[in-house]
Amino acid sequence: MDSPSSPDLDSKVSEVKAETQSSKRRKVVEKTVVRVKIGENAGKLKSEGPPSDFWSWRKYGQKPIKGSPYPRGYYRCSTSKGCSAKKQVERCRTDSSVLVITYTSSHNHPGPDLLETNLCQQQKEHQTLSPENHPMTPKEEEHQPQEEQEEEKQNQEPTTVLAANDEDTSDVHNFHYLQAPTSPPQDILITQEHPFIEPFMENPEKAHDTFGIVLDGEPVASCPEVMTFSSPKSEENDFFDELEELPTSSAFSSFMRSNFFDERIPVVPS
DNA sequence: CGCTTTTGACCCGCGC
DNA sequence: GCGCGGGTCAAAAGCG
Repeated sequence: MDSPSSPDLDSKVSEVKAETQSSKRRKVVEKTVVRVKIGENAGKLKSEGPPSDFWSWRKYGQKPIKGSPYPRGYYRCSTSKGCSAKKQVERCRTDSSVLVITYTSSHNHPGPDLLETNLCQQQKEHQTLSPENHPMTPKEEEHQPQEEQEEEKQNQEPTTVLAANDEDTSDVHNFHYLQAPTSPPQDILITQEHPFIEPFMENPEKAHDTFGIVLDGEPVASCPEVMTFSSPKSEENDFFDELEELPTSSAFSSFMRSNFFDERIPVVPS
C-alpha cells in the first residue's frame, strides 16, 4: 500500500462511464456508474449512502426496482438551481454491500471552493497539458462520452473486481483501485466503461490531466490540497456512519474528480 | 423560515 | 392496444 493514510481501508471505486439512453425522453445521456463497495459499513449505512462528491444532492424520488430488493433513490444536484446533474443510488441486488451510483448529466457549475481548490491544483499541474480548461458545458446532456484514458489505465493497473458480478457489470471494462489518504470505511471501486468506444480518442495528455491524477496509483497522495480538505479519519467514519452526503472524504474526492472529469469532457456534437 | 426528505400519483417509453 | 416498469413531479411533514 502506498497510501500512508489509508491503512484500514481499501477503497475500490468502480466507475462505469456509459452512454445510455434513459428509457425516458432523454435521448442519449452520459451516465457514469460508480460502484461503491461498502463492506462492513454496509450494515451501518442506513440506506444507500451515496458517496456524494462535493455537491449537495437533494432526493426527489425513490422507487422500488423490479428484481431488486432495494429501492433506488433519485437525487438531483441542489448546489445550483440550474444544475441538471442527477444521480441514482441503488444497491447491487447481488451484493448488498455494493452501492451502485449512476450519475446522469454533469454539473454546470464549479461547485464548492474545496472542489475548486482541488481542481485548481490539478489544472496548475497540468495546465500545459490541457489546453481546454473549460470547467464544464451547460449542456452535457447531449454529451457523448469519449474518454478512453481508462484503457491505458487498465494496462498499467490490472485491478481486481469485487462487484463485477452484477447485471451491468457485463459492460464494465476497466477497474481501478482507488486509495484514499484518509480512507473512508467504504470500499470504492470505480469502473469505467464505454459501450460505444468511439474513435474520439482524446489526447492521452488530457486523460492524464483528469483521471491520471486520480487513478494513477498515487491519487490524492500527490495532491496536498486534497489532503487538506480531508477530515480526520474518525470524523469520516462518522460521516459514513450516519450519512451519505457529507462532502469531505478523500475517497469522495475521487468521485469528485471523476465528476470533474466528466464535466471537463469536451462536448462532441457528433 | 427555508431546505430536505418522504410518499403517492402521474406520465412516458418500451415490449408483448 | 395494453400492460409494465422506470423516472419525475408535487404536496406534506420533519428538521435545523
